[in-house]
Amino acid sequence: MGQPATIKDVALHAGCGVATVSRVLNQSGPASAKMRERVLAAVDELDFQFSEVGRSLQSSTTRTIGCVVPSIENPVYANAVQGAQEVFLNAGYQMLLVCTNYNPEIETRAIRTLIAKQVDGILLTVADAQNSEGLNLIRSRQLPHSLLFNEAPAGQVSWSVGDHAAAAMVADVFAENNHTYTGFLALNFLNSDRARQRYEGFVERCAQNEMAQPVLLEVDDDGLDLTAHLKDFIDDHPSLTGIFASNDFLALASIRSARKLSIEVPQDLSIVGFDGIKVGQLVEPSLATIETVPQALGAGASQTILSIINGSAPPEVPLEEKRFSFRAGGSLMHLAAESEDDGKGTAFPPSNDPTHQKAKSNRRDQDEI
Amino acid sequence: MGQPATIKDVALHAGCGVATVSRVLNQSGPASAKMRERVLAAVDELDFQFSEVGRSLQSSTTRTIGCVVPSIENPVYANAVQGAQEVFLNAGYQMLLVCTNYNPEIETRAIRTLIAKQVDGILLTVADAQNSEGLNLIRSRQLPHSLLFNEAPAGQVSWSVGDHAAAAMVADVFAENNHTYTGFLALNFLNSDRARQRYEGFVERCAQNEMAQPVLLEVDDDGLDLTAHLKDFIDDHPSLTGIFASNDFLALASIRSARKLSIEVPQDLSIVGFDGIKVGQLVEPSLATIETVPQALGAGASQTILSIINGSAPPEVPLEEKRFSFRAGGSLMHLAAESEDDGKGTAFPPSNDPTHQKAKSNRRDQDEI
DNA sequence: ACTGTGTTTGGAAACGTTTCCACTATTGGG
DNA sequence: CCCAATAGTGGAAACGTTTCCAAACACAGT
Repeated sequence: MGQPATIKDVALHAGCGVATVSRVLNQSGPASAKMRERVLAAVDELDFQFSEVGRSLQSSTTRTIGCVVPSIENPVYANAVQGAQEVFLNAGYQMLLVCTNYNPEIETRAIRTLIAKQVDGILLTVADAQNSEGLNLIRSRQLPHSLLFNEAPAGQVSWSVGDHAAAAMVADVFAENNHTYTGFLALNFLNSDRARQRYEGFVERCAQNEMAQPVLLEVDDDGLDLTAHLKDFIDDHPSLTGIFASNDFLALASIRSARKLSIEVPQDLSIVGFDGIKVGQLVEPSLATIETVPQALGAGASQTILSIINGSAPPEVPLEEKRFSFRAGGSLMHLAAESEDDGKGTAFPPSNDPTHQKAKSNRRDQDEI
Repeated sequence: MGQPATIKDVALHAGCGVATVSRVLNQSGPASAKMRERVLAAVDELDFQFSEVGRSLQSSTTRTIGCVVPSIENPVYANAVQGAQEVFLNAGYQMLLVCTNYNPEIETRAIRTLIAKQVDGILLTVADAQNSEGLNLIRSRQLPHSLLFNEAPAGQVSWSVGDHAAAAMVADVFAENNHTYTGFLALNFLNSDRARQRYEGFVERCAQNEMAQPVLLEVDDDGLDLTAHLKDFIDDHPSLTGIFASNDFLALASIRSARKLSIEVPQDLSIVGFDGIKVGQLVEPSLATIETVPQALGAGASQTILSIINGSAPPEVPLEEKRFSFRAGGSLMHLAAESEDDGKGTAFPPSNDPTHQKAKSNRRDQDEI
C-alpha cells in the first residue's frame, strides 16, 4: 500500500458518498445501520485515518500550540514545558517546541513559522519582552498567547516568577542573617531581562536594608569552572560574606570553586541560589535558594491560552507568595549580630536543613538555626 | 483586519492571478518586473504570509517531525531533545513534542495523532521496543523514523547508549577496585527496558568477574527520600561495599541517604551512577558515573530521519566507545586487594576527581587514585 | 504586414476534509 | 391508495496552496 487511504477511497470501498463516510465517522449526522457497518468495514480494511491537514484547512484550526523557550537544558524551563505539554495534551492539543538559545533572531523566525503553520496559540518566553519582534507579530495577529517567565509590559497577563520581589526576599534573608557585604553573580546578564530584574530587586532591597551596594560579578562562559573568576572577585572584595547567584547551577559551581580555593561554605562565605532545582537538596551543604514552581507556571500559562481559545474565563495568576518561597539550606550562615568581615559565627550543623521553610520578609525565620 | 489574507486577496489587490503571486513569492517561474513589484506591494500592504496548511495539503509534506519521549524532566532526555530540535530547526523542520510519562497508552495515542497530522518523520523513545503498538503503526506506514535510547530489535538502526555494555563496564570498574559484593538500585524497573538492560549487563559481567551476584534494590517512589530503603538494604546485606545506581539522581539521593545513616561515602560504601549529568561534577564527593552523550545521540537520530526523508546516506551510529565512558569520581573507593567486608581502605583525597577519565575494560585506569 | 519564437500570464484542477443543500426512498396517517 | 412528512444519501462548494497548460502578448526576422 503506497499512499495512505483517503476518505474517497473509503467511500469507494463502501459504495457510498464521501459525505456519508464523514457523517458515520464523526457521528455528525444520520446514517443507516447498514451504511455504518459498510463504512466501518472499509475503514478497517484500508486502515483509514483522517488527515488532520485536510481537516485543518477546512476548519482553520490545527489543534496545535507553539511553545518558544530559550532552552530546555535548564531544568526550570524543562519543568515548565513539561507542565504545559501535559495540560495541552489533556485538552487535545499537541505542542510545537522551539528552543531559541536566547537568540532573538531564531526567536523571530520561529514565531513567524509558527504563525504560518496556523497554530491555535503560542506560549512563549522571549529574550526581551519590551522589545520582541515576534511578540509584536503575535499581538498584531491577535493570536491567543501567554508569556511565561517574562514580566508583562502593561496590564497584560504573564506567568512569571516575580523575579524582582524574589530577589528582594533574598536581600531580606541576607539582612536577617546579618550579612552586609554581598555580591550578585550572573550569567548571560545581557541576554536575559530576568537576570536584570533579579539584580535590580536585590540591589534595591539591599539599599532599603541599609546594606552595602552589592557587587556585580558577571561571568560569560557556560563552563563550570568559576574558580578563577571567584578568586579575583574575592581578592577584590575581601569583606564579602555572601553571594547571591542568579541560578542554582551557578550557586553550586560557586560552592565547588570556593572549596577549591579553600574557602569554606558557609563558614567563610554564604551562597544563596535561585530556582530551587531538585539536586539542591541532595548536596552537602544543601543549597539555600529561592524555590519556584515552574511546572505550575507552565500549566497556568497553558490554561490561559486554552481559555482564550474557547472563550472561557482565564485562570488567575497566583499571588507572588504562591510563586516563590525561600528554601533554607546549609549554604547560608547566620552571622553574629555585629557582623565581622572575617566573621566565623556559630557553627552550622551539617545535614541540618529544614527544607522548604518559608521566610516572610519581616520576620526572622532563621532564628532557630 | 479579521481573517488573515490569502493568496487570493493578494492577487486581487495586485490585479493579477493567483498563479502569478505564487510564482513571484516562490521565485518558481517567470514574472515581469512590473508584476513583481505590484505583488510585493500588495503583500506588504496586506501583511500576507503563506498558510503552511494549504501548502501541506498540496505538497503532502508538513516540514514537521514528531518527537516522543518519556519525559524532559530527566536531563538526559532534555539534552537529547534539545540536540534533536536544533538539527531539525537548521534543516527547516519544526518539532512536535510529546512526553509520555512512561505510559504506553499515551504513547500509542500520541503516535496515532502524529501520523494523522502527517508529520514527515518521528523520533521516539518507547517504553518497550519489543512490544510497542505505536512503533508498529509507524513501521506499517513506513514513516521515516529513528529510535532513540531504545535498543533496536533486529538489524534496525537505533541511537542508544549501549546500556548493556556500559553497565558491564561498571562491573569491571568495581572489579578493578576490588569490590565483590555489590547492589543494583533501580527506579521504574518495570516500565523501562533500559533499566532492565543495565541490570542484565551488570549481572552478567559481575559473574564473569567472579564477583557475587548483585543484589537488586527496586524503589518505586520518585521522591528523594531513600533513607528507609537504604537502611533496610544495608541491614539485609551488610557485606555490600558498592552500589550501582541506575541513574545519577538515584546515586546522589543514595549518597545523601547514606550520610543521614552515618554511612560514609566512599569509605563505607562506594556509589556509581549512570548518565553523567552535569551536577555530578559539582558535588562533594564528585560522582563516579557512566558519562553519556545524549545531545549527540539526539542529533544523530535526527540526522538519520532527515537522510531517510531526502534519500541521502544516513550517518553511522558511533561505536560504543564513543557513546559512553567511565567518569571517575570521589564516590568510588579503591579497596585493598584482599577485600574486607568492612574494609576501610586508603583514604580518598577530597576534591580529587580526574574528570572524564576513561576506563578500558581490561585495564586498571584507576591505579593512580 | 505577417509568421514564428519566446516570454508572461491566468484559469483550473488537485490535495483531503466538512457541510450545505437537494434529492430519493420510506413511512405513517388520512 | 395517495399525499406529506421524514430519514437517509450523495453531489458540490469551500478552505489555501501549487502546478499544468493554454492563451495572450512582445518582438525580431523575413
